[in-house]
Amino acid sequence: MTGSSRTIAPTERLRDQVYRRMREELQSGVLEPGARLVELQLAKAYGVSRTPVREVLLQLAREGVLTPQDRGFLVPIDSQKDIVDRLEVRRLLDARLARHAATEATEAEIAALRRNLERQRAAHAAGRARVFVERNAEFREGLREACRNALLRRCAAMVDDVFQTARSRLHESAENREMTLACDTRIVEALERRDPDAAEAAVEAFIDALLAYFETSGAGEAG
Amino acid sequence: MTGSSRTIAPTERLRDQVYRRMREELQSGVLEPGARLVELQLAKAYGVSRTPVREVLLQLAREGVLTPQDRGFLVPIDSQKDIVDRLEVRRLLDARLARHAATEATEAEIAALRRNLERQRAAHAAGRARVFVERNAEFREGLREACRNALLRRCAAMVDDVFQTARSRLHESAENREMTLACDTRIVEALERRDPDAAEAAVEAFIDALLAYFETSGAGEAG
DNA sequence: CTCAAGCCGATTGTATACAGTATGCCGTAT
DNA sequence: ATACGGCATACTGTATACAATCGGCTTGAG
Repeated sequence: MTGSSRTIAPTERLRDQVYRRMREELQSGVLEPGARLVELQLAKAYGVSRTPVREVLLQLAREGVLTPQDRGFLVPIDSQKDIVDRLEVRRLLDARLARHAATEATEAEIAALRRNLERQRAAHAAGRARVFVERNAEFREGLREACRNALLRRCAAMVDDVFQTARSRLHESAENREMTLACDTRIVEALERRDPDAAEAAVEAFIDALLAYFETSGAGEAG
Repeated sequence: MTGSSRTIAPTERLRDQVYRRMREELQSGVLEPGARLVELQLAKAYGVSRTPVREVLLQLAREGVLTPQDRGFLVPIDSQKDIVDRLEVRRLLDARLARHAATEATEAEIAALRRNLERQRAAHAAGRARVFVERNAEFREGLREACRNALLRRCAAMVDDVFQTARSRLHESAENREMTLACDTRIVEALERRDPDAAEAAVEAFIDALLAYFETSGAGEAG
């Protein structure tokens, strides 16, 4: 093996590029809820063949980000119930994840989370909502990686994925960014104290706050 | 729409046929843990082209049933920790699932579960381990469908999938089939009483029994 | 004998070709 | 005017062709 990560750069697979791009477009709303997705259309739009597009569509459908239609796929229109349902699962999984992280994370991982938290804070202070969302996603990913239960990680990642669009909308508001930041701070502090109960409690309190938010402000994709 | 389910039979997609077959072969051990899977090999073996095989391999990898290797995929060798980790997630998700089912299932769904339970019992009485495993899978699927939280259903299905091989081994023993049967009976009874606490407790007790079993009998795939 | 350069085979990634199937439109007949 | 039949169209599903990459092996030189 070569000392550094890679010699030059084996050109990222088109599949992965298409995946990232579609995720971005789903998140940003370029691909609107209700939109019908057709392999050839996307392929032309992205300047690739059907093959990588097809693979990505199948994957996204599998992840629950797209809904299979008789022919092709649909960008789903999330109801408020969908969002509340997802939060219920997040509450289960993320709480357990945080508990694991509190006992299993390495010092380096916790330090990285702390650094990331500061970057989140900076993005928020600068009013860069998009950047904040990006940093927040990284933070959550870092938290997952600090958990040694592979299946739990995987499930949490899946849940995170389907929640991403809602999260994006949520964080358009400075007030909500503030709330997320406070929660993430509590989590990191709990990890630093190696206190699983506190970590779990922090997550649960956060999700409860989200539930309250989404239940009151009929914040469904349709509304 | 035509009255019955389908007019004739639009020939099941090769992709789906290959998927089922691979799942069976993974479960039965034809594809052994540690085996390296190569698109062209499988395609030739199944008499199809690389395309459907490729799609199935990607899907199985996403599901965590296969492990991506530098080039190609590996049938993972489950350690005991893997199994315990999975049971931890099952305990979280299945318990919640049962709770939902207790309040949300229709009478028809509960009746179907009851019927399925009897079929499980019959298979067990007849000593048909393979059939028992099959019926048990159907039972679990029915339980999932009785839950109205789509994401929870999806996560539970994923967890179920990766646990399938272990479940297959587990149920080779009549004693373990007995245990599963007792648990499933408790669950159905809880549903019939519309008692979410009892349903949740039944699941948790079952998983705890499984944990005890797998922890004592170093029942890892390797061992 | 050892080490390096280069070739070869294996295998994936991507593009494209081909077939089958559903769908909607149009023309015609009643 | 409406209903029926057939054709054109728009897709997906599958197969195959082609490119790129990686690893191992061979061969040649020091």
